[in-house]
Amino acid sequence: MRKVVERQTGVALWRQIADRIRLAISNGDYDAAGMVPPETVLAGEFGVNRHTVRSALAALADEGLVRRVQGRGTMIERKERVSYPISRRTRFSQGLGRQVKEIGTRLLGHAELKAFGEIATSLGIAPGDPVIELRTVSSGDGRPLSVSSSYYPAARFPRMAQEFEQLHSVTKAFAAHGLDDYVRVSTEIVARHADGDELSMLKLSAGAIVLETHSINADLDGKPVEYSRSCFAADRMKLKIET
Amino acid sequence: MRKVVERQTGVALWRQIADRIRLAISNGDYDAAGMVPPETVLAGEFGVNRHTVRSALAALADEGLVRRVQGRGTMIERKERVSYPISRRTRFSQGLGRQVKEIGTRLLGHAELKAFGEIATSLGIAPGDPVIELRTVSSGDGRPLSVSSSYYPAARFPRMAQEFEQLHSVTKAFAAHGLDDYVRVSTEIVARHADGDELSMLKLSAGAIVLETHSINADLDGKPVEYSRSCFAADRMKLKIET
DNA sequence: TACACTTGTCTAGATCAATAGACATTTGAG
DNA sequence: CTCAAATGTCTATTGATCTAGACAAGTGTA
Repeated sequence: MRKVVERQTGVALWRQIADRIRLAISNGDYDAAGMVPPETVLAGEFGVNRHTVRSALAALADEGLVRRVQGRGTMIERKERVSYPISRRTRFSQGLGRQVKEIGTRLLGHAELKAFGEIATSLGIAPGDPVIELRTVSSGDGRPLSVSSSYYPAARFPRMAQEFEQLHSVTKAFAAHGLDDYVRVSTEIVARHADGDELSMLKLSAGAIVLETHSINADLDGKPVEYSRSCFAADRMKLKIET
Repeated sequence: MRKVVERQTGVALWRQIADRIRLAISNGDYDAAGMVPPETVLAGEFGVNRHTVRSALAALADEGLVRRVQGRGTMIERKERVSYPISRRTRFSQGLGRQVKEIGTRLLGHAELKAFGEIATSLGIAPGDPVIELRTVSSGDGRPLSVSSSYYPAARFPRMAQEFEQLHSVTKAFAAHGLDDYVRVSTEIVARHADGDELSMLKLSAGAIVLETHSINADLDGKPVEYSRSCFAADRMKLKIET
């Protein structure tokens, strides 16, 4: 089967091929052998030189997705993307469940600032009203999965940063402010290339793709309590919507 | 503000910059002036040569997103991404609503084949059971937005292809088989670079990103009636999940 | 008109991406 | 052991990408 790659697109052939092989691995296309086809075969399928395939495989090996052994071939080390569920009851740590052994959310920083534009309208507050911003990075089994900036109305949740720092959980920090339950009301998703900051924070092999979500959580009366912008490493994660 | 771009990543600088400007436009960052900053300013912000910025703007002009006028500057022509809503009642044509004036879904082809792997498990049928495949491309105001392959159990919906060809609607084709209502039960989302076929069918400036969704629709008893794989042009669409 | 500012075009050189071919090294099977 | 098959390394060459600088041409304002 001939697999098409495009030239002169601003995306190097080796990166296109790396993306395709990564997808094929997570689709289980190579499960029978447990390894990626030989370089010469791949070069034939994609219609490129063997060295170009080697660059692609080097990138995948760098990500820890495959392991290359001289004389044997290229073995698949890790298959699945982590599936991040999005539902009315989305809670970050619960959703990943058994997919990763150990989950960590690290607070990068926090600030109090005035809300404008999308932040104010999403939270349903007046422009200029104070909000608490939390910037976090979350990882599973040591690999960073997402970076987020979350915003909370300062009038209602004044101690958000301190509570989160102590409790390491948004749900518990809400509870400390007397909010026992909340639901996800909307999530918007776009895909784009990662920028420099995201590359370093997510430890991505640069040029990678991120899934950016803008989400709103509200209390049971429908009043927004959190507006959040998250970037997920697209080649490690998929989003699963349950409706 | 210094905006970071990464070198030697397999993604050309002009493409990274085009992605960032496209995002800034759709975020409304340039709404005050209604135009993109001058090339020299952008070159300074991104830390690259003016010619590199010109390549990025040329790509955006090619997409019809901006219009460049010598002496004046680079005007923004089109801002918003089309927002595709995903909910329990997801219907393709209804959701786009007022965002596009004219919606078209064209049948590329259909086939009857045996279901295996993800198709069979998603539809809850035995491996080898027959399914009807419909391949379609959907566009809004003449611009292609998505390509899809959808699968239906042939035992229950034997005339799916013919009905769809006549009625131009999955919902109506279901109704013709006696199914009056159905709901979306799950949607999985990944992001990746488009392959050659997708580039030509979606008329993308090559190297672009697609959002790939795998979705399951079921009847009111919970029995799956459709399994669908869709690819959305990521720089023209966002997905909006309502929960 | 004169001028500042913007995009358009051209040339030249440096760096990166991809091709081509040759050969070494390791592994597993016979 | 021998050999086929796979990955590793090297050199050389071509084409794409990016930088650098200079100047042309169009737009709007004073």
